[in-house]
Amino acid sequence: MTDNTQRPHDGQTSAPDLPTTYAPADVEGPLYERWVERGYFEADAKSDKPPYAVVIPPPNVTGSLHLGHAFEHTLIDALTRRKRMQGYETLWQPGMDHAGIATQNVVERELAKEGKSRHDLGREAFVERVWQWKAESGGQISGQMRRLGDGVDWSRERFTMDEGLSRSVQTIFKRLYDDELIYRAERIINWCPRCLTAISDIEVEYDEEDGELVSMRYGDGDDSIVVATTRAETMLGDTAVAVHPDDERYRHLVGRTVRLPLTDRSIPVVADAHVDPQFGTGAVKVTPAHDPNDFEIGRRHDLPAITVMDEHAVITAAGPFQGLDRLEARSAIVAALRAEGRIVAEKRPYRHSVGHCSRCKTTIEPRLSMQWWVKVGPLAKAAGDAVRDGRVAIHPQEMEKRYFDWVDNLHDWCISRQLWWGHRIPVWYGPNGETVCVGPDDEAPGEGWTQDSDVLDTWFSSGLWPFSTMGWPEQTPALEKFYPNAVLVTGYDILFFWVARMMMFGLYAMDGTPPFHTIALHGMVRDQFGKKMSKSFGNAVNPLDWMDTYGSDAVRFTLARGANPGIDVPIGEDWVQASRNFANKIWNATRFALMNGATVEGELPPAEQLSAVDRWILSRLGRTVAEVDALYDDYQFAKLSDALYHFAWDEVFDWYVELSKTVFFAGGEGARVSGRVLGEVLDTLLRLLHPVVPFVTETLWTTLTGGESLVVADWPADSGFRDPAAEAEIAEVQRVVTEVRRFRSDQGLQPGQKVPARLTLDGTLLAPHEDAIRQLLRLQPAADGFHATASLPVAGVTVELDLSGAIDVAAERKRLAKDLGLAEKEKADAGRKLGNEAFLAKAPEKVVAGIRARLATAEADIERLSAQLAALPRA
RNA sequence: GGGCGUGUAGCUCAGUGGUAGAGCGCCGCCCUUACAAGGCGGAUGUCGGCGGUUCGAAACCGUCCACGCCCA
Repeated sequence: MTDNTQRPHDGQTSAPDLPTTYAPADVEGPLYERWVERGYFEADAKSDKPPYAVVIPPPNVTGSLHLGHAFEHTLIDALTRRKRMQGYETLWQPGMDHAGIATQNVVERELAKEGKSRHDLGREAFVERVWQWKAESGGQISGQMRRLGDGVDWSRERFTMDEGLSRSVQTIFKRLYDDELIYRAERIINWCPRCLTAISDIEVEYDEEDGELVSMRYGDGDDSIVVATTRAETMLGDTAVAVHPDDERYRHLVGRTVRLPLTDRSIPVVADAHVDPQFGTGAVKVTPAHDPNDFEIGRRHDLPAITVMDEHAVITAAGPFQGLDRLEARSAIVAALRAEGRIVAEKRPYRHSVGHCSRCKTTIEPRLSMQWWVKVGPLAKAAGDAVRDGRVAIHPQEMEKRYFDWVDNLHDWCISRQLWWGHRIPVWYGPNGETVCVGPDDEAPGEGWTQDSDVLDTWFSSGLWPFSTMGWPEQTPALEKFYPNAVLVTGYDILFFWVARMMMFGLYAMDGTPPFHTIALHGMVRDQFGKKMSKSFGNAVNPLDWMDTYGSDAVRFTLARGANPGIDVPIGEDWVQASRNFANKIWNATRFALMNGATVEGELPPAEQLSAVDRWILSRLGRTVAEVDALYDDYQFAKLSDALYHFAWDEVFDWYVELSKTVFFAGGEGARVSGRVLGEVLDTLLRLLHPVVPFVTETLWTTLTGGESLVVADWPADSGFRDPAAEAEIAEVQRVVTEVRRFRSDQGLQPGQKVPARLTLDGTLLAPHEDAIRQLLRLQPAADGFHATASLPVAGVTVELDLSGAIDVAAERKRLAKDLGLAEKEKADAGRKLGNEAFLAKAPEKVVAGIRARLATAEADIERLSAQLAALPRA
């Protein structure tokens, strides 16, 4: 691809084999294939290199890639790609969890279309069917991760239901059981009447809902008492009324019984200190089988627990309400009580918090039930201590508080699920009431024994992920090499889900060694207005659509650039487009470089052979490498992305390339040297950018350097080269150029219009840059007949321009007046400070000197601007 | 109800005591031979309110207001 309009010049070596715009769709797929084929992402447990291991927070086998994944994966990929380039043996472990409830739901819905239920198939056939579904439709996310460019070791891909991981699950279950950290007990659990299983506390989402608060009278005459409830239907299971022991209003009733309406039962009035006398009437109905607080009251007072609903939340209590759904029963019971004149007050709507199943949004029904539990006390204590004593760092540190609040107040964890898809609880019951927990190498008991029918919570296996994927409980080379992992990157919303579980299990299983050294928490992806993305709100975005349109790099860069630690990330299509533009800018800058002899061949010439422009950009490059390194080590993705964006665009492309054009176009030794410098700068810049935008950088870098791949290239080291003098010199050049550009713009000159000018730069820092300054400003030499119609004193020099005619005096006066105003304000501000004795006495010398310099500059500006104004012809 | 957090340009966000910043958007000029997915120039803020500490506060303290999140 050549550009025929390109004017040949001495410095040009060859036209690059690159089109004028970057087309991500053409390169991304093949590049990724090549990386995988060459095995770049495979981790060698026998390597001598230091390890750097990261587990993917396992996505759900039913899921597909959403922006949250894209965000998280971009960060992990950036971290691991940099570490790989730094020479670490890098393992990014991929895989998925089996998502018990979600997957079972998916397959049950499929069956329903065929008019069948799982019970029609039976347990074994159903599980077989789920495996079949997984083989055909599960794990879409794996393919989508390839699109994103994730550098994971596919040869190690794992699934929580795999044989090896199942062995890990059974092993740890047995250990915990033998250590009496797993037990079976009948308690109130969160029951989903739609999924027909228990779920854990954190799988319940609480939302404000409009309900009703009904006050109803129990008992008759003097022995009556009014209770308020949002759940009238549970009254069929009431076994007491509770009041506060100090409540004078009800003291006479404590120890007596009241008749429970609609039933033939009488129930006691008990005194319990947990009752809030301020709430409602100060008397509460007690339903131990259908409310967790009531269950506790029931235990304290030895009350019976009467279950009045079945697993579908349908009333089972004999009588007129039997067979009604809980909501139907609620209105029917209120109506019946009203007919008896027992309704004292009704508040409707009554706004209150209601728990829902996080999977299907069905209202949770607290239910008394026999379940398996993990006694979390000692495990959670260890998990908290590991962070408290610094063995595990949480980043950003402010999030530690959330973590402690949670692990230090953890309730026992309900781990049994009434599902078929999952790890079956390895406990068998004998014909004579015996119970045996079977380890992975034990024989299952024979005739007459039955296995517990429940399966384990999916997170019971996800919690093992950081080491089960490495082969635990076997002492494998992988475990030896890569455990503990370096970092877990995940959202702060997940901290309580399996992060804490990974910590508990890791510390327990691996003799006190935590599963990772650092927990790096990121925020949630939001839309461009900072609103939560949701399908129902209609603002959810499919990242694959954006990747199709703008390229994966654009999506990745946008996400990385928004990634402030622990802070939510807004993303909008405009921003993705801007990132695509950035990728294209890098593309074209490299294209220019290739057309002008940029090279990485040979040694970089020593500083004394370099121009100030070359020394300036190399100095800035060194600073940028150091800055980016420090930011990476601090998980500051937004800041490092921004630093690279600005260095690349504002410094390399807008100034270095532009200032060097006269050198390149002149050819010769100067062009050769600058070509080598530009090659060096781009080589380093592309390496620095690669972890965040792997595709475009790989394409350009291999073209520029002829190297094999950036994936396995060395991460740049800070050269240590700094040249403050060159930096100051180029800053002066930038001042002059910017000032004259502004003048030109104010005067309405077209950007391309050539203007004769006289530059008086002798003896100043600017003298060596005259050619470049003239090139950037389109200034022609002052020929015979030159007549300066405008004279601009700037940066200690004077630029005289011949605009061949009257200048726009009004525009110029306006600008000068504005600048004069600013300078006068500056002088006043600085003067005020310097006139303040307290300031002079107490402020650091450095600050005072700074203010003095500002005052001097302001005064010089005022003098110059006043003179210019005075010299202007009268309008 | 308890806890945590946030309020900075039109939008989304940086900025932890010393001249208020970025991206996007906006206005003007320009297809200047790498790039119009571009170039150049420009406008825009009582840093939520009030009070305090300090020579100096967007930042630290108090208080009020608004919003968000987590837990109960």
